[in-house]
Amino acid sequence: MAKKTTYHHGDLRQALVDGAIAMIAEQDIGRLSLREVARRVGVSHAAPYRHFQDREELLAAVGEEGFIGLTQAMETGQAQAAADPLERLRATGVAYVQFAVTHPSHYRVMFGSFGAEHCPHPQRAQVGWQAFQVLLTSIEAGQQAGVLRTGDAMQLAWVAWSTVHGLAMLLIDKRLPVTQPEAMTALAEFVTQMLIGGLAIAPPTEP
Amino acid sequence: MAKKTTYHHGDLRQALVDGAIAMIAEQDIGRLSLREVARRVGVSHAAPYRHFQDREELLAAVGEEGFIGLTQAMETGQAQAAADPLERLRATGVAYVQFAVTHPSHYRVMFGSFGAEHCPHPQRAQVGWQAFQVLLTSIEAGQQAGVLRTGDAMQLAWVAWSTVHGLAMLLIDKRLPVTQPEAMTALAEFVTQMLIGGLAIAPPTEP
DNA sequence: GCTCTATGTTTACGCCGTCAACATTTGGCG
DNA sequence: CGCCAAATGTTGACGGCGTAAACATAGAGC
Repeated sequence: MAKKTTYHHGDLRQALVDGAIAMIAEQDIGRLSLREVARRVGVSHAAPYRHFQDREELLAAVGEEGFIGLTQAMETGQAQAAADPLERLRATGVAYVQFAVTHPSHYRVMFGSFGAEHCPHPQRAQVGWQAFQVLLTSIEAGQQAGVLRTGDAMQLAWVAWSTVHGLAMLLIDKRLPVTQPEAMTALAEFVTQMLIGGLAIAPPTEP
Repeated sequence: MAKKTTYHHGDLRQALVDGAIAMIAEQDIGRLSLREVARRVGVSHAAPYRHFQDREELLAAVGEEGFIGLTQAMETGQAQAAADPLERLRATGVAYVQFAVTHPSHYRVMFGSFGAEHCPHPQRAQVGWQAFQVLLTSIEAGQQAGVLRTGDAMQLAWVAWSTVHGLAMLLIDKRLPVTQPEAMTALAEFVTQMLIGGLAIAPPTEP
């Protein structure tokens, strides 16, 4: 129900988003252009403006789908892990980094076009929040199991997010001399392990 | 020796870099334009091409100066801390995040225009490496003092870098509901503390 | 079957990065 | 000093971009 060769397209909005995602998946695009996406979809360069207010709004939609994928990746990774809360948290973090390095351009778009909360794209803010909540829930589970330190779970989740986001960014931007996928995963395992060490319940030694 | 109103400028290259830095410091520029920098410096729009091969190369020079400032900020923060290795590491991390949130656009340029190692800007790679080495040295000091876990110091430094870089990025991009500078610093303190907890020597409890 | 509205197209504007051709200044060499 | 070549800056042009306005067409509801 979308393949008309006629004047009207059917669902141009989704086609544009899909086209943009395909383009950034194919090669590492620094700055993908609205006109190029329109060309790929086979539509005039101004057509996107019937569905998106501006370039930013298309990118926001692309980022939105990215956050959905990230959420799924984390949930899948979690589901494949053992029941141990720390083990699940580890799997979540590794899955996060793996998603980022597998879809580098998409991940950049998700975190590019800055301003998540206050900017006028509440839809993306919501799916972004859902992704964050996977992390948050993992941490709360660890707290309830008594293996993670008590305190504001949100703040602990910010620590975890900072760690995996930072590693993902450094890997994506080729800031670390690590290029092999297996080496990246191994590094993600290591970093996540250190993270969990910091979030875990403090040793009984008190100064 | 640079204030000629004549044809030749004196040191246009540095003037362009300084102008670009001033522009991104004044307001949050998403994408600063070469022509705008040239206009600000009072030179024709093609003049920069006598000093930079392309836009990327100017941005690389801007990022280079940023890394120098970041290195200084970390060293200053370190110098103001106590002699305790963990305390110095904490101060280094906090100074890192503080530099980023104080110069958000500059920090974005430093890590934008991707590809640090293989891309043809070896000069920036070097100053970037110097900044990283401040972190690395702090960690090695902690290892020698016996308060940080043994192992490849480089890998531990990658963990630290990931953490502070991730937090800096999330704060800069307004991904966290933290806007007050004091609250940002407090969060940086907290995150750095968790990081150190993970990097510190493991408790004697062994499973 | 006709009209209204949603959806695409065409055209146009200004900004951008970049290049080539030209102009000026400066430093070295007779 | 005088001249020339290299360094440095300017002008003009090209194509691509984001965006907006005017125009065209298709499909839905009467």
